[in-house]
Amino acid sequence: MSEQKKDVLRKIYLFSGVADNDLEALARVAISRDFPRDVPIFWEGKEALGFYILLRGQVKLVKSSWEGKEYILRLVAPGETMGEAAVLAESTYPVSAITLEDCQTLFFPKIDFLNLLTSSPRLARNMLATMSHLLYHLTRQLEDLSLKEVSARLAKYLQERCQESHGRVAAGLSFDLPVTKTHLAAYLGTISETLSRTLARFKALGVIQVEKSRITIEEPELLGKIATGTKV
Amino acid sequence: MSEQKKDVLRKIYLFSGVADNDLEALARVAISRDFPRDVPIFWEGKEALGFYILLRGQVKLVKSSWEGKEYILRLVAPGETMGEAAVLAESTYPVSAITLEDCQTLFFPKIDFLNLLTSSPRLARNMLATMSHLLYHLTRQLEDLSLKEVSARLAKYLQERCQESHGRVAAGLSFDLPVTKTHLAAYLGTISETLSRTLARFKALGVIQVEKSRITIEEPELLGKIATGTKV
DNA sequence: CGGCCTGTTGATGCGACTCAATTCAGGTGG
DNA sequence: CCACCTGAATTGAGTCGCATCAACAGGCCG
Repeated sequence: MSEQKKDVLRKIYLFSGVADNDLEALARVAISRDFPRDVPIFWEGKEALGFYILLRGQVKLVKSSWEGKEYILRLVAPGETMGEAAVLAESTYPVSAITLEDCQTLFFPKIDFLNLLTSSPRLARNMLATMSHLLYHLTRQLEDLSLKEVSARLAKYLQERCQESHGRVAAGLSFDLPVTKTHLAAYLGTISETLSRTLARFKALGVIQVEKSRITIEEPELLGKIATGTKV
Repeated sequence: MSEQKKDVLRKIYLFSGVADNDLEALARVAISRDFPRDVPIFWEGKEALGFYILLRGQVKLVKSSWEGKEYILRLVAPGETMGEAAVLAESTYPVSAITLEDCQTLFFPKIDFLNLLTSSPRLARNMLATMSHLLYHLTRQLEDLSLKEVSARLAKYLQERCQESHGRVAAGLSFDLPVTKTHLAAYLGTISETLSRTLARFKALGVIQVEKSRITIEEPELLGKIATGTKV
């Protein structure tokens, strides 16, 4: 059982290069927790007793306003962590984590993890690197939200998805949106109607093709110009 | 000389509780760097060779668009760090750091610091805590920018400043804005004209008094309502 | 004094959110 | 197999917040 977990942990970025005995210790303290879709794993303001690693499924990290409008800060993919910042800051979760599908996670209790952090410099280094990347990511999101309009944010997002799928952005390449358009809208800091209109405009301009949730790049150059602020 | 630096370091949050010999090592690698006002300490995209601790002065961390419009992510106060994330992520600075006054800093070269990080668990823990707080901060900013309008963001900001100055928000309390209104506008993700109008509206409503850069709270309750989204 | 920066105020236009109606796809049950 | 329901996506019309452009006042300093 614990041996199984160890093999799972080995594949997680956060634990890469961690000494074998530390990995065993991690496996011992990790608790398997599964969730059905559309339920909260934790929520904003809840005391952070530990953090989660997502093994299977998809989770959204959201900030909700009092009237139900929500902004998606991050979509969590398998292998990534949730709630790590709250554990280190010894406080409450700053966001809510809601499952989008059936999910399988590992939970690491705060106390145990902090102890391990002290004993494994490599783990601490990885943790710092992970958080640096999150900072990077959030910084970029802030930039996008504050400086750009929806069309630019969408264009940039499409570029990134294409880059992720094919390693480059070029005419003819296609890929699927990993989430519903409503969720994508929340991630881009807008609403589904506006996203729908913007996609339609891109399509009318011949920049992309849209077939259900499948996007095909038609004019990568124009897409790039829109991403950097050119009005369309 | 190095002994002097050690005393300085002892007062920095990042180094609190760090063992004496580690502190000495830190003092040995730290390099004093001073800057006049209105110059960049580092800029977006520059290779991150280390990070800075601000000892005296004030610095803005900004994201700039290609046309010169800028968004202030953070105002750095003495004792705080700049560029820490880039060092851990082994990459380039994600933002630019511009001095607002004459500044005195300590520079920690990446290599040296990473070595010390491995040898001092306490330092690693502090670093993680620092970055957690930054994540928290950025998360809140994202929430503000995506969910609220300018008046709500300003109201929330005024509450925070009052809380910071007096430990509470109540009628009659006053405080100074720590930066020019133009900078504040950039920090709130808007422009000076809009900030000016919004302040004028608050004043007309009797929520606050404005005298130069001095703010006096008049109706804390209404201010709170505006901060949570009530239209005015 | 004249230039420069910060801040204020007014008029205007555009982007995007709101509200509302409609279509469509998928899933369920009779 | 079809009727029904639900949630997602689309489209239109109307409104509002705020950025833009422009003019101007006040303080500071050479």
